[in-house]
Amino acid sequence: MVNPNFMNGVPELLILRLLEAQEMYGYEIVAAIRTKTADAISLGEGVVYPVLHALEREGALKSRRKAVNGRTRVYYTVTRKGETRLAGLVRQWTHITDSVNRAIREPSHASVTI
Amino acid sequence: MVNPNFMNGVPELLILRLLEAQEMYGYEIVAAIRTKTADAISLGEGVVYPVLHALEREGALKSRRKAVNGRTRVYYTVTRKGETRLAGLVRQWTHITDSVNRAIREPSHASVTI
DNA sequence: AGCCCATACCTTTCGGCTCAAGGTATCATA
DNA sequence: TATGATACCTTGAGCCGAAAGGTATGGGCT
Repeated sequence: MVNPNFMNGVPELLILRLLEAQEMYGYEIVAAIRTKTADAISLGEGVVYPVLHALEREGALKSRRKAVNGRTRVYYTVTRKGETRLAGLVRQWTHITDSVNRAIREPSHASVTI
Repeated sequence: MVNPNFMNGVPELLILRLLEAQEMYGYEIVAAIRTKTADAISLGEGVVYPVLHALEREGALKSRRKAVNGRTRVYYTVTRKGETRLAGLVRQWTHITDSVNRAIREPSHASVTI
């Protein structure tokens, strides 16, 4: 497998990045992604919750329950393992988008330099 | 559907961009993407051919058969409709990647400016 | 002549991600 | 008391891309 489904994992990337900055809960993350990207990207709860659970299972996140106004919120924070994973995702994201950008901006190909 | 599967269509984008620069055939496109992106992105024939067929069906490409060294090649060129489609894909790509980049680079959130 | 690799086309199958939609429960408000 | 907002979650379907397999010709090697 050369490209591990080469564009996937962006939700994971965004979520880890948000949680690295501050402890947050699921419903809050959904809203935060919308506002932070000015509605360019809008992930539903059906995307966010499974990602949170998977990341916690892998040990990249840890959670604690907290009651606020009678409602229970599950707050997540990034573990050291999560930081490592985030760094890798960022590097991969940068590498791939740079490559695509170079490919689509290039005038045509290796033009003969005089 | 807010994000029409918001990261898809990159193969389509790359293929249209290559064909905009010059007429090419499938097998050649597969190799070109590998070299142009320095192996960062490597699309197999199982990705490229279906995209070519779909684009032609939609009228974004047109093809002509050409015999070279006894072998038949199917060369593709971009139609006006394809140019329009390409422009849209580039705009969408730029918009989304910029949004993600802004989100992951941002120090934390709206920090209070003094 | 016989064999294998490269070229060149194509399709099928599988897995994974995302989205939409639905399901539960509590609190505030009208 | 009913509706909407908050907050959690799961399920179903759809689509895309990856891998692998399938056909056929030409060139090179032995």
